[in-house]
Amino acid sequence: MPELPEVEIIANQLRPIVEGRVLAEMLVLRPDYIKGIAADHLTTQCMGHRVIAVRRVGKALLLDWDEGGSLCIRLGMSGRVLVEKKTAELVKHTHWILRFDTSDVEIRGVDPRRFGSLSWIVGEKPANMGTDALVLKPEELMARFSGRKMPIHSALLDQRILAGVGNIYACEALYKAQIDPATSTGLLSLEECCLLMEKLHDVMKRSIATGGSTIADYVDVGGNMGHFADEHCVYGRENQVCPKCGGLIKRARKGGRSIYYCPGCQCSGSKA
DNA sequence: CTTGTGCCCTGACCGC
DNA sequence: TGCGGTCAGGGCACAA
Repeated sequence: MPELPEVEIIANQLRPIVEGRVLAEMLVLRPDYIKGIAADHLTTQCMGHRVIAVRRVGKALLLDWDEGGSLCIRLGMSGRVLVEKKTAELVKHTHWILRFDTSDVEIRGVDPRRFGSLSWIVGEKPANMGTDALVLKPEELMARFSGRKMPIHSALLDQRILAGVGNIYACEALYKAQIDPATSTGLLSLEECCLLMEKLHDVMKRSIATGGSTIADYVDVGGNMGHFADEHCVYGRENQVCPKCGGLIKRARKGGRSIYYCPGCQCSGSKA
């Protein structure tokens, strides 16, 4: 599942391939994958324009065009962005293709579950998206938390509060910061917010360095898996031994999501 | 305003 | 070998 680190890797790989190039062809094989704008209108907006920047904000991948506006690529759960030879066979669930001038490869969007989307945005970031998780300062995080009762695990997943964190990095950072996932955000001290942001940065930077977390679907633009999942301490490790305290990692269900945590390390002290 | 729930969707996996 | 059930969850609409 692509979260901030995985999208960052894709953006970095895409940048040298598409930046400065003019879009010569855009194929939308599945018009309902386009959100908030008609598919043919989106195509019109992009065609013939030059990509001046490839950006990542939160979990969104943005292609900025020379005459304004951006193509917003969201990968959802199972989305992939692949760079392939134009002659390569299309894999199942390919929903869109971008072809640039003077290039022998094309960019393809593949997404079996179709939780991702293509859209058109104007401005720095999509509407309702909070500050990027690698940019947000602990003081700002604390300000957004104050007076609220939402559990910290849910808050970290709320893209309006901070953008880019999904379940994997929320669980890992809370574990590293030794914070109970059920803690009400309003009860967190500035010290805890600082520690949490520090650990969030640590795990996400480390993930970027090791190629991201491949659980089931994520691969980079060349189809390569990432290796950060090998370093997960709690995510996907229910009933395994915690390396820090020797207790067992637990999994709690909340809504449709699994929260992985170590009761010994994260629940002994403060509680909500 | 806040917080919680259910839905969209496919493929992998599990037990029979 | 197949077949039904369960699970994964980002982002959004909607309920309380």
